[in-house]
Amino acid sequence: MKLTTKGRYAVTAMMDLALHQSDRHRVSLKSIAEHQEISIAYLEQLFALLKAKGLVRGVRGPGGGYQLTRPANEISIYEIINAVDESVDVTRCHGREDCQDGEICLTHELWTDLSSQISLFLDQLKLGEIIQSQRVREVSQRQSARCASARHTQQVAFN
Amino acid sequence: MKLTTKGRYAVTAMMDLALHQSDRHRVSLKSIAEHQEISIAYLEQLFALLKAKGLVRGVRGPGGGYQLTRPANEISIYEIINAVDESVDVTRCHGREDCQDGEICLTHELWTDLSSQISLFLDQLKLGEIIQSQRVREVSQRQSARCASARHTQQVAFN
DNA sequence: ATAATAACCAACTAATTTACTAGGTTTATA
DNA sequence: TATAAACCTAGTAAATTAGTTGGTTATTAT
Repeated sequence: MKLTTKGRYAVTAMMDLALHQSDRHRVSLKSIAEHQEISIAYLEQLFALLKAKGLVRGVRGPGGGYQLTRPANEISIYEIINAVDESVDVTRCHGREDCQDGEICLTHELWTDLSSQISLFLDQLKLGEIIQSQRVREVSQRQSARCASARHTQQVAFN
Repeated sequence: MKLTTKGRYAVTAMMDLALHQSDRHRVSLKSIAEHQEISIAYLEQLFALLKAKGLVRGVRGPGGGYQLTRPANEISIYEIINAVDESVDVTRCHGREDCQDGEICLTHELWTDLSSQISLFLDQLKLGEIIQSQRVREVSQRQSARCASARHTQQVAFN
């Protein structure tokens, strides 16, 4: 388990996706980039990883974009963070349990314990839960309004 | 909140300290380095931070070393990790709440929420609790034995 | 058909962080 | 007085982060 800004970007992008998608509507990286002020190219890297883990589905061409493969309630924060922070070998032992003179080290023992506790916690925390928060919804609406006005008149039907 | 290998090193070192200290006996960075296979110089950097946050006390000179300033039961994993991963500005907003057009961003809202939940969890998890684990104690004893034998005959009284 | 849109892909890069090294000074003990 | 240890400063190689650049492919609307 690792918890860095990279994971935060991924979770934020996934929140944006969950907030803006619908059956008909896919969400483009461009719109996420505008809302969240993350570069498209960086989002592309993150979504390649998220897609590889089966969390999102990409649709090409105009009107294309990304969609969650599962309901937001069934996607945990743990899954998202783990998809992008894939350095699973958080111990120097690289998963081996014989790192220290052929036996397990204290680091290993402690960190796997601690790690599994945090993982469990984050696994119970679902994307769907988080976007329920009233404050999150308020911020999201303001972001949409801001981007819509920046885009001026055209395509009112888009949001 | 950030969770990286640096924090793991700090927690591991603090565990080692908690396991080996006593009223009379301080623990030198040298012995932690031997047990945990972390370089002394790196430990020095970590302990400078831990000391700055008042988690440990250093005693100079022969027979010197470090001690916890509080009982292990009263030191949380959160405190340790936060002492060394001091990049508090986990959001790009640097603590400001007006990062996006003078208003709070979604990243900020989400991450502070999530962050505070993880922090709360890690704050309830105490150093004392973790070293109670039977497996941790077993590993620790083996480490002591290994280092004692490596040191050959001299100073048997030392461990 | 063709233009536009958006995913997808590869390679490079600056800045930061991590983990460590080197070479000291200072303080307390035996 | 020698030694052990904390304490301090500066440097550094490797890894990671957060991009940029410059494409290609697939799909849709005109």
